[in-house]
Amino acid sequence: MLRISKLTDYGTLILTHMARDPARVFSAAGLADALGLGVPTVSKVLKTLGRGALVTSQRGAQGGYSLARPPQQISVAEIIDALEEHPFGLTECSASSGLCNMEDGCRIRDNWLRINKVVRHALQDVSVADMIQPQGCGKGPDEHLILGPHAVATDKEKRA
Amino acid sequence: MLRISKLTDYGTLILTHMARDPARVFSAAGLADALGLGVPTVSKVLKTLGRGALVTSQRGAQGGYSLARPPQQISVAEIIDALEEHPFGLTECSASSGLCNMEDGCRIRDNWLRINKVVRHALQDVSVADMIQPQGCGKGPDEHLILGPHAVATDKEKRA
DNA sequence: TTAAAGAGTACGAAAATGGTTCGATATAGT
DNA sequence: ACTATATCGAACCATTTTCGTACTCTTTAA
Repeated sequence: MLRISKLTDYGTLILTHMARDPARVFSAAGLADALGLGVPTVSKVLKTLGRGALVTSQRGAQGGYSLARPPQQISVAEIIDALEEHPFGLTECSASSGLCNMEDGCRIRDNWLRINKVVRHALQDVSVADMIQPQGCGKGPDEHLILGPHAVATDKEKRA
Repeated sequence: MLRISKLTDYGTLILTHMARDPARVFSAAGLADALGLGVPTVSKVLKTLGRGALVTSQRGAQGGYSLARPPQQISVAEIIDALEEHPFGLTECSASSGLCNMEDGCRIRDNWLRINKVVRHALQDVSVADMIQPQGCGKGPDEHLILGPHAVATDKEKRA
């Protein structure tokens, strides 16, 4: 359905929340409480993020999780890579090759690969640090786009 | 999973195949045979595409489906709109509003909306006509796609 | 030694998806 | 008018994926 899973959504929430105090160590329970999520769910997401080297964990009493890198260096694409099951790709044959029933003569595949690149690039250009910055409401160069009434056009150039 | 459904994938296959002979009327059975798909599946996809005004149908003997518009005017984004269930959006709260448990103070939503726009734009910039063009032909839609008028500022500091 | 906190596994419910079937309706050709 | 052809529309079921939770084990600070 062209949608990220809820776990991935939670991952962005968690990382965004942590990015507001990048040096602090957060416990899974504290994050769950702050974000209104279940502790096991948060724990699961954090563990997976740890495998993706986006957070580091400290076990034992007074332990917890903290960001592995400055929030400017954590992109949305990396969160998706860490939390989504399959390799990145909008279609089956563009994520892994050798599965299509027609294979050759399928020029569609090349075009999907190109579309993938563009989408992925868009995701790589947004960092967790960007996500916590309030967006200018309703002004920007891309106002003529399709998506919903709440579409907020913003300039990524406000990052520095 | 950040992936389109197979039905949507079939939709692009079908429309792409039809775009090679834009004026012709195709029967569902003929398309299914040409593409190696089941007839009921193709029929279902075509019916849905008809609801999205991407193809027109002619009932009765010698009937079938034909493209509603020139292939240059049918974008991948429209195919997704027609075949995917939910409104376009990478996250729940960016597709429809009023569902998030935190709602206010959730600046993430604005950023997801922005990401959505970029992704959607990438999808809108690719037409069915583009999909049947072989890749390496010099002025292929590659540059147009990546360096398009609304492309993201691609080069920031490269992380990852 | 004790308690806090992460690690890992496993499970059940729910939802999405993919594919099919059946009957109804419309049209072309005889 | 009759019939073969072909779409239309809705309903149905099996499979897969996803979501959330629970339970147990390991690590480590106080």
